[in-house]
Amino acid sequence: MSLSRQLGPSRTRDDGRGIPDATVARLPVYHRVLRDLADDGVQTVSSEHLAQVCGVSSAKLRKDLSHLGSYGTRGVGYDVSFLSYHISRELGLSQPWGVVIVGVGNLGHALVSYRGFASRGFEIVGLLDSHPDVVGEQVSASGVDLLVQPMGELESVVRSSGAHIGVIATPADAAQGVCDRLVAAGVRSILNFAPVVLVVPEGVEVRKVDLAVELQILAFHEQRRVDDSSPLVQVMQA
Amino acid sequence: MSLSRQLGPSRTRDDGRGIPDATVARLPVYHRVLRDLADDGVQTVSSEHLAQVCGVSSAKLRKDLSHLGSYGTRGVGYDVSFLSYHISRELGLSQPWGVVIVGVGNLGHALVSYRGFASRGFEIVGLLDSHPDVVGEQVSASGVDLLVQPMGELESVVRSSGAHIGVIATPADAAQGVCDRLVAAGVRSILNFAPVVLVVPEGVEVRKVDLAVELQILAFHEQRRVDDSSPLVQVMQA
DNA sequence: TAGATTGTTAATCGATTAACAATC
DNA sequence: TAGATTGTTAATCGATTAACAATC
Repeated sequence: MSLSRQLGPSRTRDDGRGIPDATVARLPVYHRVLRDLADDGVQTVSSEHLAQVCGVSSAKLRKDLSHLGSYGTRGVGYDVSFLSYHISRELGLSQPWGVVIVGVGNLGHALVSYRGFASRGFEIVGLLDSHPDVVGEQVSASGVDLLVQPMGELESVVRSSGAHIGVIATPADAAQGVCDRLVAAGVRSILNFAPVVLVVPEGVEVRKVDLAVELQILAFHEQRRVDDSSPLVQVMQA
Repeated sequence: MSLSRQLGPSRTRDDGRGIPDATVARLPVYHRVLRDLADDGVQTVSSEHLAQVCGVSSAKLRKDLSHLGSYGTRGVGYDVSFLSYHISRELGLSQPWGVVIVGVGNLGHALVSYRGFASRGFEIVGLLDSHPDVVGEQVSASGVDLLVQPMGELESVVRSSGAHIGVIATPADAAQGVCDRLVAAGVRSILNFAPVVLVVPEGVEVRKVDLAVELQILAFHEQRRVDDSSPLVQVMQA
């Protein structure tokens, strides 16, 4: 990773590699805010202002952007659409990615009806469920109608659609099996909503969204607040 | 936070304060896996085994647990239910937390039907929506029936229920307004599913779950894989 | 030129890791 | 006692921050 540094300072873009994970995780936020600004007709934005809207410090923002290259103008700021374009390019949003959603319960439906998909170049190319009541249902995803297909079709749907991303929205006990089949069918990017630690071969990227984890982190801090108003700690406030 | 360090090394539990954020974020995973193990009748587990199931290194696991105290036995491992109890205590799960969900669309319904709520001591104490079609609907959350109430009732629902956590599952443009009202009503822990950076006063804890962000991070890595199979980089593989 | 703002540096902070002494 | 496994240490790594030189 840092090998590329040795190639000399001639390149501006940090070699296209070696963008820190923490930076990558923030780029989508910058990108969305920049698009909002563009929609509002804003042409130029300073790191100070953009950072404030994104909820980060301006130092962090500039550091993050410096990994992509030098897309600002000293004394002026950043051209909103120019920067937006370069972030989307870096994130790989300039090409569309096919998404297969496995599990079309309430959560699956919520994901399908989520407008943020299409607007960012993601296209739902397949819906799968094991429940007979759901299979065959017609669901409309950003204008396109999709038919929920039976689980047996998973491999054929992935292969025929060339889907790149698999979303697991099944109950916990089905998740690992679905994951295995997605991976076997060639999917190497998985978004997992089931509260399970998925086991995957090297090279497969899994991201997990776990409602219970988020709530428990909140509970931890909430408890701290309660503790902090207890007598023992009030000493420190004096 | 690190002030408490100065009080001396007499305490084992890292002072009850100062547990690193990264550790806190992993505790819920350890806790869930421990409960699963307990359900399977497992009595004792080594850091090596537990870590493997949780998808972390054993060094990281032991380091994390060391912040809570010394709940293992050298040469033996950890007593599953003993450790489980102490983690749940640390996370504040030994007391129930009331949760208000604002926005009862597909996502809101998915959250309500999520079994992980009640099983971890969270209790849904209020459902709110602005849409006339949804208001008045009866929704069943882990056995208890709840009525979706109009947004105007937000303050009274929060106050009468003593809710501690607010979940925002509204469209993006309504999120900040809902957030402001929740905070004004006394809620200091917010879980936000809307793709907006919420502005909150100091002391309010916000966690954000953003589907689009997760997908875009996956897309970034997916693009990298494609790049890596391009001719220019193949040189490095030789 | 003067004012503004970027891109980069260097210091600090926090998290991860490997190794091992302590101890069951 | 011998084997196993924890809890802790110290080294490393990565991320954050503040400050400022470069430059529009």
